Amino acid sequence: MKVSKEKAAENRERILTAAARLFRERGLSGAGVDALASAAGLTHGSLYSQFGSKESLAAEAFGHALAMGAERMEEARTLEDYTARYLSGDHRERRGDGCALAALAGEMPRMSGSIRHRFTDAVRAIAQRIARMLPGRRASEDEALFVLATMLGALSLARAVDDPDLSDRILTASRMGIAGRRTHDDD
Amino acid sequence: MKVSKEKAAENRERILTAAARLFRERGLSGAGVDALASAAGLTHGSLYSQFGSKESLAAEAFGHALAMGAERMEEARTLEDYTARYLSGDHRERRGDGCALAALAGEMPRMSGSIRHRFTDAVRAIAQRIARMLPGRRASEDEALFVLATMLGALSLARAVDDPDLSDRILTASRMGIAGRRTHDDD
DNA sequence: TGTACATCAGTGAACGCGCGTTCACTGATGTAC
DNA sequence: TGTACATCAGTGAACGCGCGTTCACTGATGTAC
Repeated sequence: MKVSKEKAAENRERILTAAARLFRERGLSGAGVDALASAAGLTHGSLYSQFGSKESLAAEAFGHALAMGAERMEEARTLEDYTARYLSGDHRERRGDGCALAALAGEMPRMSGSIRHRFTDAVRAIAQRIARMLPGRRASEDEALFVLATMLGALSLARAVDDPDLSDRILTASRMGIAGRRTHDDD
Repeated sequence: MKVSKEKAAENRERILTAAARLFRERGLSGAGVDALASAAGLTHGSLYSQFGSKESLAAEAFGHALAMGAERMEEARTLEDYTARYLSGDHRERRGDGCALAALAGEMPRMSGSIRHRFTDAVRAIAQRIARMLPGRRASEDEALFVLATMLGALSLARAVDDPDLSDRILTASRMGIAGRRTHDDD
């Protein structure tokens, strides 16, 4: 049956939020349309009314997840604060509402179109966000890419291994590695 | 029909090699048993004769891929050589026979049992391999984990973005970041 | 304001398809005599 | 060395199941008069 415009908009938002979580937990190909719809308390048909296909829902949900992540990290003022949040046990544990880049990077080589483009734009945006926190004037964008690569790799590895001690060591060692890097200004 | 012991062993090896490639290209859940079998020139039934289930084939193929990767990297004598090979455009392009850790890390949080255990052991082994190339005496194992996190994150990101220039910058910046890190010995 | 009707978000059955796995069968291999 | 037979790697049909998508339908909403 038809539903009010407000209710429909609210349903759309609920689908996006649930999908952003489920895609990060199970992967883009691992989350099925029935699971996505019922996680939002609806049936799969409503998903097609709202988004047309699983792929375009995935693209929008991915953007949703990235925006929520950026918002959460907004308050970090220093690189140390930023990496401490990103490379924390809490972030490692909460895959469903953590960094969408780390959760979905592995699937990107097999993706194309707007999902992969959103991923690429997010990498640039986050690198610029990090670059603003770096001391050096020269080459800080490239240095930010290095810092981002370390953060994403450390989080992925920490989530992948089945030994909690090793996982902790990966996070801590990577935080220290980033903090102790030699910048261009040292020369 | 029955087949000679040598032929059966050769078939097993051919399945493992094809599976090691296909799993890295399509992911553990993305590569289906029919595709795996026909990539080796056989039917899916032979795969069950040899391995019993997709999961145990995946575990063995993963080990196969890791062993081949370790062998290939054996000749690297310095960390610079090691990272230059790992963070090269060639490695980025050849997902099917590149680092199995980078190709499959994203799926590991949803895996369990022997596959995840093999992954964890491989992380430890590669970290020790890297530690042996580091100059410092103290804390070099933790530093090796940081270097490994950076390498894996940079390769994953470089493969994920759809902009070749950005991809190159990620690889180069991460190589430079690793080369220019401040070790404990600097203090 | 009240009535008639068009709209359209959401439902649920049905579609073709590929998934992982099972199993009866084949027939060359390898063994026992 | 030659014969009879058990073994078992590999084949291909079939299984139940979940996938993404389509579509006729429902009925409250929102609009036109």
